[in-house]
Amino acid sequence: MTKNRSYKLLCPIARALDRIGDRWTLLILRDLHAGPARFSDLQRGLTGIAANLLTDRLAKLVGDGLVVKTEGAHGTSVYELTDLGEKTSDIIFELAMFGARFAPEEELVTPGNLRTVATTIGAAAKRVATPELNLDASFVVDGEQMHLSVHDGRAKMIYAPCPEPDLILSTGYLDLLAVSEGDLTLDEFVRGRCELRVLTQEKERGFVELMTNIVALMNK
Amino acid sequence: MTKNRSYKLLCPIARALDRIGDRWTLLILRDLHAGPARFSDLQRGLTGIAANLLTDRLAKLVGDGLVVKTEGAHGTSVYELTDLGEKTSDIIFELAMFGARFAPEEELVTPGNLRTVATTIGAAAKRVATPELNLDASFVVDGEQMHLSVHDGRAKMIYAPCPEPDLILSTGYLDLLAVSEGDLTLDEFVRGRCELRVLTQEKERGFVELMTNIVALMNK
DNA sequence: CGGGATCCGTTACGATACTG
DNA sequence: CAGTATCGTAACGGATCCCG
Repeated sequence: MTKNRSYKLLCPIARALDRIGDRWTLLILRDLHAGPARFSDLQRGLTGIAANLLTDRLAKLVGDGLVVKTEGAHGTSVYELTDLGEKTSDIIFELAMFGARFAPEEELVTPGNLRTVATTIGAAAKRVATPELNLDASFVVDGEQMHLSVHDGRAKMIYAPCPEPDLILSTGYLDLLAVSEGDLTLDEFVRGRCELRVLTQEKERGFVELMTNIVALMNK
Repeated sequence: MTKNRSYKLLCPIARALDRIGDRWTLLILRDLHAGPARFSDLQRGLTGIAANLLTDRLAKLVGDGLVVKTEGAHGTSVYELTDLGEKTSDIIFELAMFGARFAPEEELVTPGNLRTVATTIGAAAKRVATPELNLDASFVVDGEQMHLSVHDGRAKMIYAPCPEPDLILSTGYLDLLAVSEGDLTLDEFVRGRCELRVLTQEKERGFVELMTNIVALMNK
């Protein structure tokens, strides 16, 4: 494990960066915000990260108490955010908001999984969720399933199938990314770029309202 | 100038990190949020940064449009945030909020200037400023002056003297940092850790309210 | 003296190969 | 599947030097 190159400055920002400022670390957290993941899940999502770096970063995150490593089903190891690690949600959301200001350049690679979209939308949903709203929606993106749950004013978007969805929204990765970055209005998205199936009628109104607020927040 | 090690991922967070994710970059932005600065101002604030790294980072920030380099008074060069660069304020604020959760460790160095506190408090003030509030306050911290201005719902804290203050608050670096990190309540701070001189009577109420909201936000 | 540029030893990164 | 080991390359950090 590589040595910790700390800033050693008496400043809260430097202290934060000492924990999460290393290369790849924030992207690992990004993926973990979409739910627990195995080593290989992370390696696939972070196209190109070297195995030893992923090992290093995870060890440091575990050491700092942002991540826990647990035993999965068949002796597999699973990494998961701690409560402290969850607190990075707002940082990641602000980074996504800022990054959305820049157009993609150069040869861009589609991530190996869709955790990035789940995290971006999930973080926005956290901010606009109201206590009155209760629903579970299934997002089917290029065939992969994500689960948006909103209950008691708390929202999250997990990269896993939704057992009992109230709504099912099917769309493509690029379109969802465009909406989540504010490059596509919700209107444009709804007419033609996605398909919405409502299973629980009374949930539709709240869902549309939530999506509207998410898009509005993104374009702020 | 060192090559740009881009993530090349189709994800807004990765795009943000491609601009501001390098070591030192966010700390440079932190200092610039406290107002324009010369090369040596930055070098002093970022205790220990190598000159070539500061040169590199500034060049990249200028290239990406987050910073402009202008000619100062006597042929000196001055670095300043662009409108785009100002947009990093929320990221930096969230980092400060997160970093405040960790206690200082190891041999910690007091930064060479007080831009870090100015930025932290200024970013918080931006979020709690209301349109009705109009005031200019001088913060005198260990003898150095900062200027908190709140007008038309927009606040900022600049590391420079305040020409016509409505209030003057004198305190020490460690105490102000403690308040800004939520380690000290406003009550404790006001009774004994600072001295407030009110020059414009009708501004006092609004100022106290502002400070209360800032501290509340920090402890959220 | 401010504002860097250049040089050089050290450390981290990144790719590939390999192992339990 | 979940890493470890190795190794060339790139970035960092400290110092020194340069120029107006």
